[in-house]
Amino acid sequence: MLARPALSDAPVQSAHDRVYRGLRQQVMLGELAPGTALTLRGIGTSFGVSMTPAREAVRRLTAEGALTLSASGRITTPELSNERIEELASIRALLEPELASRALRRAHLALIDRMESINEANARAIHTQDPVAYIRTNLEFHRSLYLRAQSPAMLGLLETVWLQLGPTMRALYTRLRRTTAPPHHRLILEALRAGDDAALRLAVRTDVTQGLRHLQV
Amino acid sequence: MLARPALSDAPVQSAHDRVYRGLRQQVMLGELAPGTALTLRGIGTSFGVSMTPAREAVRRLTAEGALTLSASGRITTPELSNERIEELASIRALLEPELASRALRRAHLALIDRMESINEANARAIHTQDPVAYIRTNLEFHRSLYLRAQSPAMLGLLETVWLQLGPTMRALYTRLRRTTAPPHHRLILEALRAGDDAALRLAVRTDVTQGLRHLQV
DNA sequence: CATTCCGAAATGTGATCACAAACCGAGCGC
DNA sequence: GCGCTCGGTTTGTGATCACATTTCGGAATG
Repeated sequence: MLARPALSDAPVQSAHDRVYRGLRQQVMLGELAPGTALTLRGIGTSFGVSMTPAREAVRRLTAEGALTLSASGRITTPELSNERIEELASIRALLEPELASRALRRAHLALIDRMESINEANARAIHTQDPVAYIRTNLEFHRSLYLRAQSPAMLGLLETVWLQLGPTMRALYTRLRRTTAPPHHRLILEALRAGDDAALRLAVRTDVTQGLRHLQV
Repeated sequence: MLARPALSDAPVQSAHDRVYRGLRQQVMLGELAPGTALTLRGIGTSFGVSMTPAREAVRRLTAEGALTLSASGRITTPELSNERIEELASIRALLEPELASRALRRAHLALIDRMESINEANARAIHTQDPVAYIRTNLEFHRSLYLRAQSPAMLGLLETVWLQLGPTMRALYTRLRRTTAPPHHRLILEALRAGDDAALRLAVRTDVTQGLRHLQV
């Protein structure tokens, strides 16, 4: 079908992996509203593959909480209850300060500069009212820091939490209608520059909980 | 046999779900040594199904970290590096005290009694040198407490950590050759009876880290 | 005796098909 | 007008097949 030169770092992408990555990104970035229905045949044709790879990708994403299967096997993006949102937020509040703290020692100036530029892109996304770009830059801001923690398992767990929150994040964003950048990003950057572990943990924690705590579906 | 209320309890067991549950239990309880090779056809025939449900179960378990796929797609149980074991242990040390603390308010006397009887079964498993029974009762001890936390997402994350540690736990057990029950289980029970949150968190944390911290592959 | 090479066996991948269950809307009865 | 039923259509599930790739043991070679 479509031959594509691999410009990314992944050398060979099996069909189910392409589907997995594509769907995962759509879910994590909030391109799909909560409760959106998907079908194996629809996914397959939209990615140019048969049902088999689509099924494997869905099974994988369901295991990660990115998708929900009804009792009869129908596929939807998750619709989270308020309790579930609270719980996922508290998991973020548990994991992210720990990851930030672990990254603190290894956070060189180049990283902080890069986070600063990501944060500017984040502010632009807010200004242009682009929810997907806002979510993407926000996650990139956090992930670029946590990558330095050298804790792949913990980061992996956190990403599944982000995945579960993806569709809801989009819904929350449109409800919130931000006009100004999240203030805690600046605090995070300042704590990083100062090398202040306690301040960093606190800034990350409040940044994580602030967005999710009191605006719920 | 004890009922095992996991995060998803479907009354109808489709073929791939039976395979998933079966393999998951084998991995989590340490019935498979690290690096054990599996094949789709082998799994299929051993569960009396074709390759298709076996593939879905493997994909699901791989997403949870219970199995590892080589670059060419071969299926093995994970062989963890020392750093990975350390990291998973620290994740347990992060999640389990939180779950215990959340369960503390709801831990009635009936629960504590049940945990005590599970702990006795755990001691018997040590006495009879039964690694699988030891791992199972140990996990049951913790899970029966954490279920009271009413935090399904957090418990789900923790179970994927247990899954990843399953094969290694077995290897560690045979290396350790315990002859006496883990002392911290008593401390956990005492803290529960006293309603002492700080003591409970500490007891759980040390129980979790003690077994994994200093005996590595 | 160790190393390399080759081919048969094994293995994962993706496509296709048959089938039962679920879903949904039109039509009917009340 | 409203609820229920019934039919066609959609959808997930599992089996089977063809095929490319990997794996691995043994033979050939030095």
